[in-house]
Order: sequence, then C-alpha cells, then structure tokens
Amino acid sequence: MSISKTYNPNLIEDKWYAYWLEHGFFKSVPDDREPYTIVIPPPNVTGVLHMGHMLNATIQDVLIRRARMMGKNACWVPGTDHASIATEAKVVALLKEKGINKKDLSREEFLKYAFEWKDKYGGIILEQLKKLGASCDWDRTRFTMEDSMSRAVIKVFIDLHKKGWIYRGVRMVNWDPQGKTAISDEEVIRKEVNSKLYFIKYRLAEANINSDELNKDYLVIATTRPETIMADAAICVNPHDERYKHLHGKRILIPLINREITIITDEYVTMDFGTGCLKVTPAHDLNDYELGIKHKLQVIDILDDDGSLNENAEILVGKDRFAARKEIAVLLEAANSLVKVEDYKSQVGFSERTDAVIEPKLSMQWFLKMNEMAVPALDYVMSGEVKLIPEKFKNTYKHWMENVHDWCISRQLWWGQQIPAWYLPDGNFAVAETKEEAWLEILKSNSNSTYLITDLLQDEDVVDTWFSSWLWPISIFDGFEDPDNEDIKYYYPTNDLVTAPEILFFWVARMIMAGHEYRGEAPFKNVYLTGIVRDKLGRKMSKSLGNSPDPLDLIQEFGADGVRVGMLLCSSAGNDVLFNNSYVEQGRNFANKIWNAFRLIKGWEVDKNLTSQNILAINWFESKFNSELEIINQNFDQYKLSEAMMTAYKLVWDDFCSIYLEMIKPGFEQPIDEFTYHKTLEFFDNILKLLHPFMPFLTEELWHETKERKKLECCITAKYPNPEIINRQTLHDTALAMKVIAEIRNIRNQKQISPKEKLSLVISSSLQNQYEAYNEVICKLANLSEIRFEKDKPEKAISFIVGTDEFFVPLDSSKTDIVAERERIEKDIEYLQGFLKSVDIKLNNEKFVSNAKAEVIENERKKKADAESKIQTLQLSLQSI
RNA sequence: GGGAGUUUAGCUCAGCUGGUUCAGAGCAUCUGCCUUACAAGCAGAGGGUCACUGGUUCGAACCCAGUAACUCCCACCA
Repeated sequence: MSISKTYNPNLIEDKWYAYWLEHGFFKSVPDDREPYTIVIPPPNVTGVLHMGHMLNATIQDVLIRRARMMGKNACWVPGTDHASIATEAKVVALLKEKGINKKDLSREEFLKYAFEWKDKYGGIILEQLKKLGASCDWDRTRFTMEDSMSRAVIKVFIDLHKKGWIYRGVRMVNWDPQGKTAISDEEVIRKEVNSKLYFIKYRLAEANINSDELNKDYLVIATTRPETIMADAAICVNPHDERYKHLHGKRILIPLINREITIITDEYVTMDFGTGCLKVTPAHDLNDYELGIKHKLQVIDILDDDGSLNENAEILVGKDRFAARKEIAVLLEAANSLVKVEDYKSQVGFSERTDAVIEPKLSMQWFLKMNEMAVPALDYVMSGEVKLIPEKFKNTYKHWMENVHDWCISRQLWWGQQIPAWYLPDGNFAVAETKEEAWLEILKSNSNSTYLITDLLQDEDVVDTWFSSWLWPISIFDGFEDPDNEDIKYYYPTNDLVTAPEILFFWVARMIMAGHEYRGEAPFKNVYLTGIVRDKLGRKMSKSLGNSPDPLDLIQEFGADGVRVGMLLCSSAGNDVLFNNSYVEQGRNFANKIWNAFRLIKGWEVDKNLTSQNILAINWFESKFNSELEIINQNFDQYKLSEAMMTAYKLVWDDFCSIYLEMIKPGFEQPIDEFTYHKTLEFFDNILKLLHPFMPFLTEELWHETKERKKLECCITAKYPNPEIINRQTLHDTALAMKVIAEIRNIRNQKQISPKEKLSLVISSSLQNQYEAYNEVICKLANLSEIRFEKDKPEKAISFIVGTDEFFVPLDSSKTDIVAERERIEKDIEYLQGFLKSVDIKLNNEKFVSNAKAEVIENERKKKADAESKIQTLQLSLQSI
C-alpha cells in the first residue's frame, strides 16, 4: 500500500483549489434554484490576513459550502474596501520614503500613485483567503472605489441631500491630526490614560502688584491641557460658588501671554472638581464650545491641522501639542504660575485608524441626519426580521439606535469618493453629479449670478469609507445603477452576514438603513457575530504585541482543514475566541484520523464468497449516523457551528472509527465480505459529505479515492446527506453492549490483565435473548474467548452492573480479591439505598405526587423499581461470594 | 456616570419552557498499552459546594432579590 501513513495537506490543497476554480464550482448565476447569498465584509485593501479574517472566512465558507451541497444556488461575493484613511496614510508614508511630499502633488497625481499601490498590493488579502479554501465567486470580486460603486455613492449622496438628510455645517468634530481629517464619533476609541492635572495661576487684571493672595489676586485653574491656555476665552465659575462670588465679571490675565479675559458664571461648572474654576477654550473642547456659544465668547483656534501650535498661540508656535504641553509647564513654572501638578487618569479619544489622539476641532463638514433612518433600522432587528446571533446584541443595538448622532461623512482626504458639491467663490453651492448640473442648479436659485460655470469648484473632501460600505450588499449587485437587474432581484436580500460585533454600528446598522431606504427591505436575514480572536491570556491579537500567529504559517504547518477545524472548535457565536495552537493541532489530528480510517478501509481485501457477519454493526451505524446528522442539522439551524463541528468530530472519531470499524474489522490478513465493504464505503462517503463544509480539501481528496467518480463528480457539489431511518432500539441496545465492553476493559485495566489475554464473560441466562445478538461484537471488542449464559453465578469472578443487570468476568483466584469485591459491592448497595431513599421521600411527598407532571412521577417510580432491582441483584451476589 | 452581559472540571465551553443517576463535552492530566489504519494513536480512570448569600417551590445550575469579580457598549466633567 502506497498511501502515506500521515495526511499531508500541502500535497493536495493547491491542486483541489485550482480544480474547483477551473471548473467553476464557486460561480453563481441566477437560476430557478433557491439562492443562498453571503456578502463578505470587505477587508481593507491595506489589510493582511489575520486571525480575525480566518475565523470570519471559515464560518462563511462552512455556511456557503453546506448550502451549495444542499442544492441551493450558493453565492459568496468577495471584495475589498478602499479604507480611505488607512490607505491614504499608507500611500503618503510610502511616497515620503521615496522623497515625495503629498503637498507637492496634485490630486490626480496622488490618486495615480494610490491606484498603482492598490493594484499592486490590494488583492493580497483575497489571495490569502484562497489558501483557506474560501469558495467565493471570484468573478464577482468588487472594490468599493471602482467606478460603478463610486457612482452609487454619489447617487446616494445627492439623493439624501435632496431629502434634506445630508447637510453642511460648522461643528465641533473629531479631528485626527495624523490623518489630517475629521472622523465620525464611531471612529473615536476612548481609552483611559495616565495624564496630569496642572494647577495654573491666573492673576486678576486689577490685582495689586505687591499682593499675592489666593482668590483675591489670583485664581487657580485645573486643566489637563495647559498648552491650550492661549486659546482661553473666559474663566468660568459656578454662580453659587461662595469662593468666587466677589469675582463675577472681573477681568483676569492668561499667564505667559497676559491676554485679558472675563470671569463668567455658569451652572455647568462643578464646584468640587479641581478648584471650581474652569478655563473656557471654545476652539478645543466640545463643552467649552457650547459654553462659548451660550456666552458669546470669542473662538481662538491655536492649533494647526497637524496638531501643532499656530500663530494665534503667540508662544511655542510650530511646536506639536504634546511637546508644547511639556514646554509650557516649564515656562509656567519659571513664571511662578504653576501651583502644582497632580497625576490624573482621564479618558482620551484615539483615532480608530491612525491611533492618534483626537483633537476636538471646529470645522465645516458634511453630516447625515440619522434619527429618521434609525427608526426602521431598529424595527427590523427588534421585530426579528433581521436576526442577530447571538441575541444579546439586540440590547446594544437598541441602545445605539435610540441614541444616534448625526454622522460626519466628510473626510479631508483624496482617496475616496469626492463629495459632489460645487461652490462659487461667493459661497453659493449646489450638490449635483456633474459641474454642468450643479451650474444649472445654481442658476435656478440665483439667475442673476455674475459668475461663470468655470468659477465652480468641487468640494475637496471625500466621503467616509463607511458611506460606501453601507451600500455594499446592494452595490455589489449594481442595485443602484440598475435597480431591476436580474442579480439584485435574485440575490437580494442576502441570507447571512458574518461579521465582528465591533462594527455592528459602523456597518451593520447602516447597511440595514440603506437597505431599507433603497430596496425597501433589510439586506440580510441573519447576522452572525463572531467574537474577537484573542491569545490564550485573553489579550487581543495585535501586531504590536506580536501575539498573533501568521495564518499562512498555520496553514502551512497544520493544513487549511486543520486550521478551519481548530478555529471552529474554539468559537461559539458571540464569544471571544481564545486561540492557541492546540486547537489547530486537534484539527490536524482529526484530519489525520480520517485519513487513516480511509487507509484501513482501502487496505482490505474483498472476498465475494463471504457472507456478512456485520449486519448488526451496519444497522447500528446507519442509525447512529442519521441521529447525529439530525443533531448537526439542528445545530446549524441555530448557528451553533462549533457544536455541529464537535458532533461530527465525535461521530467520526468515536462512533465510526472506534466502534464501527473495530466491530467490522476483519482479523489479521483476513478478507472482508463484499456487502460490509460496500456499506462501509457508502458510510465513508456520507461522512466525507458531512465533513466537507468544515474540511473541504481532505474530503475532496478522499472522495475521489473511495471509488471511481464520473467526470466532475465532486464532493463540493455532492448532495448533502439527509437523515433517514433511525432505529432507536438498536441505538439503545448497542449503547448497552458498549457499556458492557467498557466495563470489561476497565476490569482488564484495574487487574493489569494484558489486552492480549482472552477473558470470558458470564451473563445470566435470563438475559440471553437481549444479549445473544451482541455475542460476537462483545467478544471482539472486549477480546473474549466466549460468553456463557448461565443460571448460576461463577465461583470466582469480578462482577459489574450495566442497566439493572449483573455481569461476571471469571478470573483465577490470584486476580480476585474476595474482600475487596465484597467491599465494592457493599459500597454500591449503600449508594443505591441512599438513592432509593431520596426517591422514596419524593414519592411519599403528597405535594410532589399532586403537583408534579405525570411523566415525572412515572419516572420516579421507574427509578425506584430499577434501584430496588439492582439492590436485590447485588445482595444476592454478595451472598454467593 | 448609564446600560448590557458573563461567572459550571486545570483550560475552552454545552446545559431548551425548573423534574431521567443531572452535573456534561472536547482538550489537558493520570494509568496501562509500540494490538498488523493512525503514538498526530489505542484502552481505561480521576477531576466540579454549578461565584457567594438569602428567597420562591414538593423539587433550583436553571426562577426572584442582594453581594462580589470580570467583560463589553455608551457618555463632554475640566
């Protein structure tokens, strides 16, 4: 036999993937079958495959492959996301390395570089997914910034503007000084950081030069951001604060620059925080901004777009905000204006994409009103029309949807869809697809404009990446440009979406909104939320920690199937995945187990003249397979993929390999009968089909080895098995027989009897009818020379009980310790009596008998009878020792 | 600060509307095996006061109240 002793995935994976591709097994076109559609959460073009993608893609592929085998028209649409901030940052950095500054490039030149970069590196992640076996319809691969998808974005922008939901305005936005763009609230990640609270002296304008008394000549202000004092517009105290009542309306000097500001009052200020004095900096803090509006304060912006201080600051101009913070502390100290510095923990916002500290910044941006769109989107989920799996995310979803903020959709970048707004030098503007249309719009509202069409300039900004991804399930089927095309009608709404809970709001909620607005129905029926992949210490996997294995290395080492099984084993829906290599090892071992089961079967010689002795085993496994298949199907219905995986795992390893194959395995160098052989191959085929969604490569390989296949008859398109006959009696009886076998093996272990030494078993002749059929099976699996059905118990034997029946393994006196045997039996009796007592108490309890359900009482009666019968058996046995 | 969730064996998790000897699975551990498919294996075994405290009930891992620890989401206290 030439089949290798261990399964070597590397030899076959590429072969089968190429084969599947070549024969178009992943392709889908609308037909009269029921569609089953998944759209991939498009990974960033800048992305490199990480463990999160692996988990996500494995789950999608399992679902899609199973649906395909169940006869549905399975369509998994892949693609990538242009990820404006991340990609632009990457391209800018790359250009910088080449000595090219973005500032020196025109928009067109920059985009040319960016597209070049995208063409070169943008597809890597999809190529990596292929290694995992992802059966996407690659002909449908989309990119969020390709022309047609961009046109959809523009169309939607214009439409929503017409509806009055998109507006332009000056707002305090989250400014990312590294990406040099505004970002949405959702893209800000708050983290607690150790910072310092600086207590700074502000002298009153009218203070006596020779006097230095607290709250008379000066106030102390506590701030975490001393570098912004130059932007102060006022000092604010609580009107009821007795300490400062005499100072209301007085003038006070900003240290270092000695600009005069006023002391104002507002109940917003908490008296017992810090010193109760708040420096109001409208340009650099959202609350201060609002206070500023209320009190009509001047807005002094001292920061440039890159986070460095500008001319308005007067001092430290050009310094970065963090450098300035350190330096100003020194300056204040020198000027005797720094009272003290305390350690302080505060919440600071970081950019999701660049990890830069967010700067609140006042600027003109585009916004999308969300309150109206949120209403139907909330409804879909609350009514269950869109199911979140697991359901616990419904709560978080609800909370968010009921507290939506307007969405800042403009980004000060070039990589993305340019906002279709056109401005005249006087500030008049129109939103339209082209300059010409915009010009007509402007003429409509202002016919006597002195400007020319050539004066129109398009908005420099692009829209948020999510403003294109929220259209993904529609735009990938060209549902905006051609709303009645065959694809969108057939595939939309899709079935399952598999994604991470982190982007439930970023993406999932907004897709539901867009789906409702533009198709009148939600884009998917089920949202399977995976967990976050963590290391075994529970830390999120990240590049900086270096705790993430490279998925491709894992595939190389353990095989794609092993990795897939490993991912599934440790991931239940919604739970974080605590990943470690041992899961993948387990997956690899499982693949090897299947491989070897095949080697065994394939190695048998068939003798056509033999009659089958294995009807019992065959009937049993048939029922077993079907009953487990039923469970697996239920698991899938509930999206319990790891349980489905585990059920299949045990079915194959325990039931098929350890029990069934051992039952039918012919003796050394003995042939097998034809019937058993064919039945076994049939079972094995069914197992391959059942496992294919989990382990596509191995199953496809073996599928072609079990028998001659017709051209293109592949496992990937084989019909998924259906649970058929299940004989519960057979299952029950065999389970009992297996218990008997286990007991005998246990005795062997305890008594240190070699597995090679044959034993015999004595069963009471009253049980002959029940156990005779299992005679051979028990002898084979427990290595017995014989089973005797006798009225009397043997002289020297170890006994055990299965069900309510007692069994004896006769052993010579050296192995039988009568005292120990008695003790063991006595202990059993004692336990049973205790158990009986508790059952009796229940049954004698009038309230139990009158309240409990009939089945429950019936069960208790049975327990009582069983226990009594067992005790009797044991007592008899005790007497005979 | 508000909200949600979690807590079951050494680890990761099942346990549906309270009721079968209900306390489970996989891995890990221990013992014995190089048994002619597989040592990436075979056969067995030992592990748990179901976080804690009370309550409801004939009966609680499951329902209720409180406590503790952890996790996540949301939030502008300088």
